[in-house]
Amino acid sequence: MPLVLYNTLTRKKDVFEPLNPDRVGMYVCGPTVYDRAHIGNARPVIVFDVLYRLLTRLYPQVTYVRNITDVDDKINQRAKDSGEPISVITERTTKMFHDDIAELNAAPPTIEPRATDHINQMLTMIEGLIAKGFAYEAEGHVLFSVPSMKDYGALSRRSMDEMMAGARVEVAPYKRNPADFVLWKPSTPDLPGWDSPWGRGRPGWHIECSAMSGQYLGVTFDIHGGGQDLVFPHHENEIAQSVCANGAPFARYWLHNGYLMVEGEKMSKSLGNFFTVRELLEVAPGEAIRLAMLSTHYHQPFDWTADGLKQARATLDRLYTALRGVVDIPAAEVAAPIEVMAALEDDLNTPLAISHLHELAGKLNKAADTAAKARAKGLLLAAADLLGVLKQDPEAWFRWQPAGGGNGLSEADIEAAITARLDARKAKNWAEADRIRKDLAEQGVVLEDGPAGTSWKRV
RNA sequence: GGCCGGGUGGCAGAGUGGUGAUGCAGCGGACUGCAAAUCCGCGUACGUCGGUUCAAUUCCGGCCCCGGCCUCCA
Repeated sequence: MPLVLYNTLTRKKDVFEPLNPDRVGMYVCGPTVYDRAHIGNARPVIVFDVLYRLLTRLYPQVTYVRNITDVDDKINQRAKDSGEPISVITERTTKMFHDDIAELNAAPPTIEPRATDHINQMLTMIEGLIAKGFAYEAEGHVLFSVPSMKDYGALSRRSMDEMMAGARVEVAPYKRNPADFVLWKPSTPDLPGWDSPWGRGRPGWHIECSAMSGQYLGVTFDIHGGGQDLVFPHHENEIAQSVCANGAPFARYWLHNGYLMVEGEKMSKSLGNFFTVRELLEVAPGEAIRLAMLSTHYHQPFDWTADGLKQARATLDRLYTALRGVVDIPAAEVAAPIEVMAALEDDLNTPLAISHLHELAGKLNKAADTAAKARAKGLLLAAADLLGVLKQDPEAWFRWQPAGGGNGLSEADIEAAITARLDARKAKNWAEADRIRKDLAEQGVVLEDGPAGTSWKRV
């Protein structure tokens, strides 16, 4: 089955044909490091991690570039507010970002370039744009001249007229055209800045992605991803800069994940209804957060709810329960099941892939002999690996507790209670056995009697 | 106002021109000392009004509702 991807550029599902099948390139807009990652940041990280996993199974080499934006006015503001040096803020936030998404089983990208390490490339690009007549200097700024580009607006399907009509912000006086956007702007001494032909300044928002994608993937590359909120203006402007500077096409397939809502409402800081990834990791395992995210197709709006997280956890409980029964049986070395590959190759249909996970777990539960169990286990794990879940030992999964303790029952306490209950059961003292079980249940520990003895899990 | 995405059973959420999504919840059965887990079985659906068609939840159009974006910037 060929890989098809919904391409924002064409507004339909396109068969994916890489420029060079030996080396597929993907660029995804990464975080601006001024604050903890929230669930809105986590969605593209998880979605494109799944795409990356899929691509690595389809092509021999995949170069996945995800940038770190470490120069930005939000960072400057944060530094001004807290009095901390910018580098301290960006370093710390970058580390927290890495720590957070690692718990979501997101693989590191092949290359993670930082904007401040690529100022020279940006300057070169801006100089080229000026030389070709696509950009101009004005009052220490360098602006991209939108009317100079014929196809501007192709990605977001906006016409110049529309944008003029929609303009509701006071236009800076140095702009020749209200739609022109900043490539470079002057910095005051208290702000980060670099020497440039136009004086000391700093880059505009969009130029870094053009510069870094070009350096690591080439001027024309396969896939560019990000959140739907970036289609305009960010990605539109990236295209304008890159196409005009390079005289070549830019990204060929544009993928955008849908918006994020919380309990049915738009997620926003003013409503206060957003969660950081770290906050969620305090109350649920990373895999549950990840699976919850993947339970809605990436292109759809995603509604984050407490119930959704609970359901994702229940799903993983079911899958890990199946695996728990076969811990002693090595998984067969098998390729991911065809139906799971097919689901993901159809524009990353993760909800359908998850439904197949359930079917695979059912088959594992029903497998009669060791060979069948080994094969079913292998298939389930191979399928789950594509989605980046079921990566841990089942016992570890069932013993997960919130950071900072939880119910206070140690594993030794639990084992002791189980032993005591076993004695009661041997003596057919059902009242005592049930009392112990009930007591544990009230403290969040559920017992399950099976042929191989009693197992337990925290809920 | 312009542009875009969406409205599926109690809930979440795929998909399809004519049979089954899947999971959770619910109901019945097997298993169990009783449970839990597991297995077997059951039920409920496609916003609305028209059109196309032998046949529409699926295609087309109107309407209603929901969500988002609309410039370098708070």
